[in-house]
Amino acid sequence: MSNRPQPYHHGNLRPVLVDTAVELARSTGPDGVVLREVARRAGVSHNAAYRHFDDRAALLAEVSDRAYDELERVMRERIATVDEADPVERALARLRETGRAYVEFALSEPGLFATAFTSSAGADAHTGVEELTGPYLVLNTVLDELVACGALSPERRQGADVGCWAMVHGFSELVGTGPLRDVPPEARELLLEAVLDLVHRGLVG
Amino acid sequence: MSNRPQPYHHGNLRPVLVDTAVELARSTGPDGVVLREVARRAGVSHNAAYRHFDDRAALLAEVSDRAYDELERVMRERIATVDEADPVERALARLRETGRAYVEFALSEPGLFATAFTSSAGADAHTGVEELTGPYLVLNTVLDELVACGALSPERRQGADVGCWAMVHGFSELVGTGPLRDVPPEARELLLEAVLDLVHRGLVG
DNA sequence: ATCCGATGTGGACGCCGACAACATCACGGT
DNA sequence: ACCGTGATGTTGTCGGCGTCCACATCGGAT
Repeated sequence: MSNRPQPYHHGNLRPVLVDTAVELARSTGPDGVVLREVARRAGVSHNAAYRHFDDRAALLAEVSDRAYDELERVMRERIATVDEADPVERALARLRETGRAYVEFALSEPGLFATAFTSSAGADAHTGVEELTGPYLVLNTVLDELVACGALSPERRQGADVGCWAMVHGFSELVGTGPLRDVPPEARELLLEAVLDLVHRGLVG
Repeated sequence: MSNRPQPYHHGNLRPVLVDTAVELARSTGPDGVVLREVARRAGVSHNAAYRHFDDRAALLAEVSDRAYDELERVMRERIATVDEADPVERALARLRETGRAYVEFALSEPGLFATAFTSSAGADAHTGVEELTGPYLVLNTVLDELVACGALSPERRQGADVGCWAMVHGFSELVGTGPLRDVPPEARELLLEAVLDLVHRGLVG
């Protein structure tokens, strides 16, 4: 029981703060990321975080990035599981799994999902036409595969990315925390399939 | 200049509080609905609201209902403007305007839109299969028109409501306050048309 | 060895939501 | 006519929060 009396300087505080904040966001959502609670859990006094972040919003932005990364990760992992020979069927299946992974993440990690889409301002929003990062990049890659194998005509490729994204995002919001949050799981699954079918027909139908 | 010295009892406080809170939500979103600020603007002391609402969440729920109502209103007003003779074209145009009105409301009233979808719990969520109220009811009505005139097959009617809703809702979130919030208005309009086309093809294509 | 900048602490301020005790007033039963 | 009682509004208070400030500690460059 060596009671080393907590050195004055933590030495590795910043990443610990972010990790702690991520766990807090995971369990209680963005509003649950409370500076004083993060400091408490990190075994550090309130205010310590101010040596590493301008304010609460700065920490939350970092947590948002982490959540975004995790969403991208589960999407990539999921589409990698598609085992299909025919190129067209393969690309279609990968698109479908992309959507499913997105919705499942929203439902299984509601706190992180909400935090991912809670950024204060487009500070790092690239002024260019498109900012291709994270989940949006994954989706675009899959859509390009559909074009490459001839399943999706180039003119329909225009706006298909935003269309797919909007569909799965809206479905996640409505069913996860929105007005349809009380739809039982079985019905929810059927609805998701119907929604994915709708996009399918709209793209390649 | 009769300075009537503010009678001890307001006499009509509750509706005034709700109106004030709605305006606050309109300009600053759900987090801006601060009990003490509402009381201040109503010319009443803090705590007065507690005689009419259990807590902040109760007031916010009422504001959410109001926002929901306003969304329904603009949707109804919009689809009423469709002037089209051919029944099929008319129904299709009404569906499209429904979506446009939804997105335009989200973009022009971001505070109210966010507040509408910020309900604490499904307290009044009907356990039945569907809760047909508000904007969702309007959408279902329009979709039923499509079926009635033969433009939409009954089997595709299944889940079409949630699909349309998810699409316009997701688009609103992404473009209104989400990652695509910095897309310039012209490009945004083109994207909306592409997204509406996608749904169109998915339904009747 | 010394100084200095980076990092962590303790205290304060103003804001908030919520609770409790008190003040005012309209109305109804006697 | 009177009183009292319940609804409504006020003041005071508490704990919690984000943020600013002054101070403490420590490691490394000079």
